[in-house]
Amino acid sequence: MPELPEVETVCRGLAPVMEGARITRVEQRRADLRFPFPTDFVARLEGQRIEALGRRAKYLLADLSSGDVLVMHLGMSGSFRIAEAPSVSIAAQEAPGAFHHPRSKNERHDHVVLHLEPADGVPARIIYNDPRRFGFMTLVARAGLESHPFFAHLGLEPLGNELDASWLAKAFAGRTTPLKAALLDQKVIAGLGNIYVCEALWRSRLSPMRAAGTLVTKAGRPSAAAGRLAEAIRSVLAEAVAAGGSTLRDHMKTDGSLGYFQHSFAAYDREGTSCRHPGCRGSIARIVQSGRSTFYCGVCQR
DNA sequence: ATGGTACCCTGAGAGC
DNA sequence: TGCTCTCAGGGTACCA
Repeated sequence: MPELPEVETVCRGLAPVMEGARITRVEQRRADLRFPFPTDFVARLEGQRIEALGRRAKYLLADLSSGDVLVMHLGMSGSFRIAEAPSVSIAAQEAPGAFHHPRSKNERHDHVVLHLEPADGVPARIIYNDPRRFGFMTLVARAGLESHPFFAHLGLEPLGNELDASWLAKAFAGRTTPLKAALLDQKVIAGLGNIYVCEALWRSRLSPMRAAGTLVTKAGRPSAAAGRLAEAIRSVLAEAVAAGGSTLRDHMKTDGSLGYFQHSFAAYDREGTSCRHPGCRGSIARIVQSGRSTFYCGVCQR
């Protein structure tokens, strides 16, 4: 599920419920996800007010009144959903220390539940579900967030104002790595994943195998290709955010509704279909780069 | 330094 | 129906 547009969609869905609310109780149902939870995870959350919810790259960040930041990453299969506060009887059944009985198969993967008491409005629960457990949560002091290993080396936010032809050409200068790998590198641009890299390369008619350092003219200026790529990255991400992200397999948004940008894919998961660029007679091929599928048109992407 | 590969984990879908 | 195999949106440790 989660590349930048999906995480942004989740952030926008959670913010109205989480911002300003107090965390009254936390159910942490296992000791680890991708990484172990901090040993004092629950204690540092309970009683805190959530002052703001934001996103950096593919991370969700909840600023707490204590000065901690709750850092959340969805990995491959993580999702949040918003539910009503439990009834009194269920609350009793799920009292601290009580064994949690999953009522459905998917519920086995509800790993964290935040019980929230909003300043005004009705109490709610925020439920984190993650079958593959590649996601994680941790707590980091606000003051040290930028220097934390998760964030110290993160690259540019692609929807900010800096991403343009000259920035891209400079960032990729001298690099022989394929464009596909360079765009997936979170240290350069933060937030792109496999889907949107494929889509951006298709839109800009650039081969995923092309060396990243070739986006310059002989005179050393950013090439037209660099401009197309920067624009393609911005446009595909902006359109995907507007569509509520892409929904593969099951669920997506926090209210259970689905993003619909997957219907706009031109390359990703379209192996064998004809290229949608006007006048192009090619079709979409699938290759493997860095262990992941790349979808592209070998005719018009050069 | 840079670039590939294996791996963490579970579930879905294809093919037999 | 059920088995086996492949693949999946991310990121990191380790190798050449």
